[in-house]
Amino acid sequence: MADTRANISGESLLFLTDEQLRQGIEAMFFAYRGFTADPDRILSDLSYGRAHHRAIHFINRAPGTTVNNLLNILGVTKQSLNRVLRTLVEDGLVESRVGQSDKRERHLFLTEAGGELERELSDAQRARMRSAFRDAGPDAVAGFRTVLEAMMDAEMQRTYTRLKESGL
Amino acid sequence: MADTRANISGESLLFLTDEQLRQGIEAMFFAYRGFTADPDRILSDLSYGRAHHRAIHFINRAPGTTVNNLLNILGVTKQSLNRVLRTLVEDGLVESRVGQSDKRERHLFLTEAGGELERELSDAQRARMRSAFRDAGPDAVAGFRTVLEAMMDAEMQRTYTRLKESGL
DNA sequence: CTGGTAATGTCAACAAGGCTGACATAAAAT
DNA sequence: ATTTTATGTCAGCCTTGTTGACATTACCAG
Repeated sequence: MADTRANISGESLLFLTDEQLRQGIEAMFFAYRGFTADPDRILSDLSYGRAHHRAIHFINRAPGTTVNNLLNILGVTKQSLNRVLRTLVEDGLVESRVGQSDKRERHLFLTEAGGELERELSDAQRARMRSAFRDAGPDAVAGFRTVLEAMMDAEMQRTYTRLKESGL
Repeated sequence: MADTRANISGESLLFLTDEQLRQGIEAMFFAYRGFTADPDRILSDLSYGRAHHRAIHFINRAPGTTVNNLLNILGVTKQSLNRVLRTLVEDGLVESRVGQSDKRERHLFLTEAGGELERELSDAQRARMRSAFRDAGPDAVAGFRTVLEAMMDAEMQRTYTRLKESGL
């Protein structure tokens, strides 16, 4: 009853048993901890948190992005983002420039110092990802990405793809 | 310089370029949101949060687990876990039984009502995982799991494996 | 030009869920 | 008999999310 295995047809659908799904769920849980552990360590020395990391990451990723755009990517309220953004601007890690065409918009950029912190954080995170990718091999990496994309909400998938393709 | 591609030798190591690693990082970020979205929706109606979900999940997973064991799995402080556990016991979702051999220990079990909530939550989460697995196919799923395991801290990897093997 | 809408910022209050530190109790282990 | 272990609890702090209200500036349409 709890075992709604989809293996009725006798095909190789063992990977859809509840047990396999549960293992996938737990793998996500434990892996996400590893995924964030290294940047978290760096950030805790700076009285910054994961929210600052996310902002820095995506500003670096899409320099000149507007606040609204960042809001959509991060999926938080403007009040929440603004709190983080304010400290980053005050601390001289992020610069907020008034838009040329639309002067209501603010375009966000990392300063020199912001870029440095970004590098420190992403170096740490990439190192772990690189090690995992290397251990797993190219085919596993392709599968990893395929499953993750399928797990996103449709809207996030579009956002992800847009970001991905802008980076070529 | 930012591009430390490991492709020098001309092998098929394109998957280790900084760009590929960054895509993996962003995929983890967006996918984790999807991963937690469905249970989060259910929980928000009940004035419970993700922390309650995690506790319920692992108590269901390893019925009779001790508080200390759960503490190790979840990686939080006992104060943090206790706050969550107390409400779950008060609300009659979790039962805490004094250990037989060691009476200092408390063994944790889901009550009938706790089991029901667990099913509701994990049904939602499994549905998404199942859909992602089905879309991606068995090979991708194998790769997904391989990469996630490689991304865990060594200790979490042991915990994950122990849980995984106890479920057969 | 004027009224409506959009982009942003800000204040206040609240909640979840992390954390530390200190202390208490009961039971086990030495 | 003393120490250690397992658990619970109190108090306080932090980050980061939320809602709601309100202000400013700029764009846009009639």
